Formats: sequence, structure tokens, C-alpha cells
Amino acid sequence: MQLARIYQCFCEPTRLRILHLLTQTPLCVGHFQEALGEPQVKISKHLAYLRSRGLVQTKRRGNWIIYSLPTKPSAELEMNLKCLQDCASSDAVFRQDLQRLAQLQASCCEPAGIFAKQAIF
Amino acid sequence: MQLARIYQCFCEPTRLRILHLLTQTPLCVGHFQEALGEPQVKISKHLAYLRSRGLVQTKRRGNWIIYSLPTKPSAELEMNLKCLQDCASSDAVFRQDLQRLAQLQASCCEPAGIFAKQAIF
DNA sequence: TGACTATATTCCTTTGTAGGAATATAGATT
DNA sequence: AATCTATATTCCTACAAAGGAATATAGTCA
Repeated sequence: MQLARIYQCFCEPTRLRILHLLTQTPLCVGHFQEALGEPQVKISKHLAYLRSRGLVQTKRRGNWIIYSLPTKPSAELEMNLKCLQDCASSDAVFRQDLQRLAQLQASCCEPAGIFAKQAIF
Repeated sequence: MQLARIYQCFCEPTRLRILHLLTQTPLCVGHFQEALGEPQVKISKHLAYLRSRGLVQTKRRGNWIIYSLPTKPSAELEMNLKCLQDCASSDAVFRQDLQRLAQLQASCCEPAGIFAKQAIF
């Protein structure tokens, strides 16, 4: 059952936060580290988990590996990501993640175009 | 994070099928056994899991323990159950479960009122 | 009370998951 | 080539989850 696999990806808080941020924009590992305040190995492993199950895609740009949601997500995934966004808006953790993401975007220490969706994919 | 706990309940196929059936009507263990074709201990344990996390409620009626969704579910749960219903309609497993449930409801070997929501709660 | 029915729980084994420390890798820069 | 940076992987440990066999429990009925 494909649906259960989606929920397996959703059932861990860090992965949920990662996916939530990705509904906003593609990001690379360092961004997640800073926005979520979690160590590199943790982020990297959860991203590998998500990638192995097809919930995220990657693209290399220099030393950065840019993670994004699939360009053509399944209907189930799309529906559930939408639902996640709705639920997340009423949760302090997710809101704070978005805030820190906005701060990252404001500080211009990232390679040009990282936050411009069309420039990456 | 409350949301992750919901997805932990959703991430196992049998539990997902149980919850899906419960969006239709309250049911007792024997119904799940027949509709899902799974052994009693498996059903019973997954129901206990769901109950411990507040995803289902129980009410005893004689020898039957009737399981149902919470009378006042959280907004998150409600949204996700709705999403589950949408996703399930396009999956053969869930559709078959619904069929077998309909057969159960048609055969009148259940205590009167089991399938009448208001008669139970 | 004693048998019966529906359901729950315990015990055991197997498997999957999570996290951290340390190390490896791939591309960039000098 | 040597170094640096961002990220991935390996190794280890701890813990949760899943499933089956056997047993327990609570209510019912004769």
C-alpha cells in the first residue's frame, strides 16, 4: 500500500518539519540544520530516508545538494502535503521553522538562485 | 508534536484499513477480523495501539467491544481522516474492505443497532 | 456454578528505526 | 597536489514495533 509508505515518512517529527519546509522552497542540508537546529547527521539521514521512498528529489549545485519535493508528486502525496500545510499552520514548531527559514532567506549568504524555484529545477 | 503521533497511527497498513472502515461506521473486533481477513490478535493489538493514542474510542455492549472514532476529534485528526478517505477511494484494498463491510452489514448476524451510529453513542 | 463467547494480554522473537561519533566522499579552491 | 566545504555513510547501541502462540479476562447463558 503506497499510502502507508507516505505516512511512514510523515510519522517522525524531524521528517515532518523537513517536508513542511520543502512545501515552501527547495533547500539544502545546511538550511535544514539551521532552520531546525538539528545536527548534520540527523538531517542527512532523514533526508536519505525520504529520498529512498521517493518523497524528495535531489540536485547537486557545486558543494550543495539541493532537496526538493518531487516535480510530479502522486495524487496521494499532493493531498497529504496540502493537509500537512493546513495542520502545520496551527502548530508553534512549524511556524517557528518558517520564521527561521525566512531569516535564512533574508541573510544573503546562500548561492544565488537557491531560493528561486525555477532557477534550480 | 501531536501531528506526528497521528501519522504514527496511520503508518501501518492494517491500522490504516481499520481507521478507514471506522470513517464509515463503528465496528467491533470480529467485524474487522472478517472485513480485513486478519487474525484476532493482530486486530486487537492494533486497536489497542490506536486506543492508547486517542484515535479510537470504545464502548462495551455485552460481549462486544464497539470501536469508533472519537466523538470530538481534533482538527488535525479530522483533516487527515478526510484526506485518508479521499486517498482510499482510489485504492483497491480499501475498496475491497468497504465491499466486505457492506456484506457484513447485509448479513444480519450482528446485534441490533451495531451499525446504527446513534444507537451506540 | 460451569461452560461459552468476544476480546485482551503476555511472552517471545524478529525486524526496523533513531541517534551519535567517527569517517568517507565529491566537488571547489588555492 | 593539498586543503577545504558540504554532505553522506558506516558502525554501534538503544529502543519501538510487529506478529504469532498461548493464556487470561469479562460478560453471557444454560
